[in-house]
Amino acid sequence: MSILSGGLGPCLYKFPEHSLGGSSCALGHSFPPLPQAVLSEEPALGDFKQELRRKSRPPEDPPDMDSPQIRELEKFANDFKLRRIKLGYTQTNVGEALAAVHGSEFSQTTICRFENLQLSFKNACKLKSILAKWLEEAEQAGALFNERIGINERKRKRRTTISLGAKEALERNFMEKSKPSSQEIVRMAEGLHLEKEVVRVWFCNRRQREKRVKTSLHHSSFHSLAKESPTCR
Amino acid sequence: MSILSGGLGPCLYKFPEHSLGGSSCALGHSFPPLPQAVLSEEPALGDFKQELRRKSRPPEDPPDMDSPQIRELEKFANDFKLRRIKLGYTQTNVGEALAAVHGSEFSQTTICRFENLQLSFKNACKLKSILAKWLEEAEQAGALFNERIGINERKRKRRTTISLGAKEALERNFMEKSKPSSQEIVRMAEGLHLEKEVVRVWFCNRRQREKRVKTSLHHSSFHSLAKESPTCR
DNA sequence: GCATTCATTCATTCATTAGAA
DNA sequence: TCTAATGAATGAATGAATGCT
Repeated sequence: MSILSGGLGPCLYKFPEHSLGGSSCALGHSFPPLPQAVLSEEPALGDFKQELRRKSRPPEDPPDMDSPQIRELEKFANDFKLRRIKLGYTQTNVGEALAAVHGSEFSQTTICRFENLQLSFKNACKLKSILAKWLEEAEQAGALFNERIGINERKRKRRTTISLGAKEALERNFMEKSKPSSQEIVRMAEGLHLEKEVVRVWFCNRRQREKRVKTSLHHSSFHSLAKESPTCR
Repeated sequence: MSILSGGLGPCLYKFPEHSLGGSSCALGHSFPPLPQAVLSEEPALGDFKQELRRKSRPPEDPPDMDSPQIRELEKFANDFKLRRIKLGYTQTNVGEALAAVHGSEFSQTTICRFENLQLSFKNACKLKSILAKWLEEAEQAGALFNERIGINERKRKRRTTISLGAKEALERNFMEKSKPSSQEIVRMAEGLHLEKEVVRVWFCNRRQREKRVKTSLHHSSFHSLAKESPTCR
């Protein structure tokens, strides 16, 4: 273990003193979190509101790729994952626990997306502030505390499985025209023996993905920031 | 089970037997140094799909079966096993030691799967780069070094043992419909006196296996699962 | 000690809902 | 009706427990 591991330092990875927090990121403010004061001010993020404000509703672009804000986000996401694991939380656990600091739960899916930064910039910022708050509290509490809440039943349409062949066809169509008209959708649906709705939704999702990919911060495969402690897991 | 043997070839994958038993020649460090190509990491895994997108090939396909890439993988896997053994590592050892180069450990299971290439192409590539790195360092270090950690207890459900009869029934159902609806699952579960969840998971795993077999780097054999009354039990 | 099966966690795809236009 | 935010369902990656040889 002497090879690489940072050894069993006294502290595996210490928490960046005040690096978290961050005011509730930018726009939105859709959720007035509990005590706003809990978080410390993050200087690095200081002027990024202004940044955003400058383009007061950029129909598409997030702040420049590779801007410090993005870097900050990436760093936080990585850090978050490590610390989450160290605390013994799964993505699901986190999502559930979030109710305490935020008011309502989130799904494993969302936590996963955040960790991998598969979100819009704006969305990521919002989640960051929520997660930062949770992380702080969780680390203070020290241990995993479970909480189970209600259920929720609804009749959801059974998920359609789109065949590989159909996917290819859709993909080809998408390449040619990412936003087909209603009629075109119907035609495709018929040709592929799929419901029209399924096709429509597929295109919606496909567009979303496209956008995400284009503006996505790369998902680097492996963290190289701090040597992860082998202790985890 | 007779999966491998099946009365077929003596060995599924051909190992240069000599090196295993014949310690004599093994001592000579006769293994070629790791080709540099092997060590180099492949491009970010995440972008793999995008790469494929433009191709006319089905988006999911691993590169052509028998492509040089696959060959390369097979070669590495074989080579890896030999060298691992020579170093005196068990699969378990390797998995544990991996923490040093990768950040977290892997299970014996995973190492086993890699050596036998029972993985998706993508997954295999990822592991390959990790293992290559480890191998290099391990061979430099020269000896086995242990590290034990590990904690983290989770309440895991007790593993269910599915009876042979039930397995056969499930298999038959699978042949007919690999993706049963929730209701059908419930029915089967009742009929077989199994938890619904167990049946659901069985199908998940079965589908995974199916896929693996189909895209497996080892197409050489197909087990006679469908065959009734295997010799066991 | 290695291989396979049941089980869990993480990632991606189809689906839904609220809000904008 | 589209986009954006999210989630359930499903697939992929992994592991613990068990089975073999």
